[in-house]
Amino acid sequence: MVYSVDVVTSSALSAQTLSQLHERINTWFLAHARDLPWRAADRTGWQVMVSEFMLQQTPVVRVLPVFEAWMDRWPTAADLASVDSGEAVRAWGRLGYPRRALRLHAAAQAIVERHGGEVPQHYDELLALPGVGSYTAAAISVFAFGKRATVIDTNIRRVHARLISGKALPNKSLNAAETRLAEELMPADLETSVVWNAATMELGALICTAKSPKCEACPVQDMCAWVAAGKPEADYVPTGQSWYGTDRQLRGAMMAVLRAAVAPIPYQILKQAGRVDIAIPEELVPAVKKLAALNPEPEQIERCYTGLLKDGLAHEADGFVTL
DNA sequence: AATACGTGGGG
DNA sequence: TCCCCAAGTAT
Repeated sequence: MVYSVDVVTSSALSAQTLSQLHERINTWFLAHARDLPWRAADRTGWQVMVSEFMLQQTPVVRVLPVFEAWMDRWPTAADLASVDSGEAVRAWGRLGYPRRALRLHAAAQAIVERHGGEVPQHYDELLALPGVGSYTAAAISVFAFGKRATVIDTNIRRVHARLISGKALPNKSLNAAETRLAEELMPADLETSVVWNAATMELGALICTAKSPKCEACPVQDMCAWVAAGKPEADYVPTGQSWYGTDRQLRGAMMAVLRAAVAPIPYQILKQAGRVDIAIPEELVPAVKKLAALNPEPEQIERCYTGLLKDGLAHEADGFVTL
């Protein structure tokens, strides 16, 4: 642990304003927080970890059912670690970004090997796990174990951008200034800081949303720099995620075929993007039709197919492919 | 720093 | 209907 000799440097906010922010947002959270399974009083580190992986870029409502099924099947890290990664990818279903399932599986194995099967509590240990970045490491240590860490996700960044910086949106990427601001806003008191992390994130998710924020319901509207400035537009236009015709779309269609399969399938089905003369197993027909409809170029098919193998999302043996 | 990486619900 | 994007990570 490195102890900085820096004293908390001059902030644009007075100590009084800061504590008022903490008080208002934390109080709002206690009254309005969603009742989510990974927030239950008896939650485990593993539950929090699984939820954080699933919530990376995926909305809560879609995570809920998959999370419940996942925990029923693999209530501990050791349970997941004991099965093949393909089982994890299949159970991941349509949450998207299936490599997260692979990384969660690898993280579970690392937890068994390095931490005796118990999800580690400290930021650095968590950060060393596959699929765990700065956000997830902080989130698990705070939400599961009540540690003091600065959680910075897209919701929190947006709340800070508006409330403190008076901007509609945070920077395109997390920078030193944003990180520094987030740390300055952190309550010194441990208990308060734990709630603050969750509360600020929840405020961003429910009230201070990206589009159509519900300012009339915001507990700190009268303290918001963005509101005070007349809610100016963002100084940049977020670049949309292209989709049609991309490798991601094709990979997704290939993965859908593999998930639908109940047994290894002839690799031609994927390598010819569904345009095959051989018989297609009944359960694969809908997914194969969607794949064929993309009508991809041979070069793209090859790139995506080998990419899935390379990523470990698909496995080929004796002319057959499986998860 | 910019880009790749899935998916489906809501406006 | 079509576009946007939701608790990020790895390279």
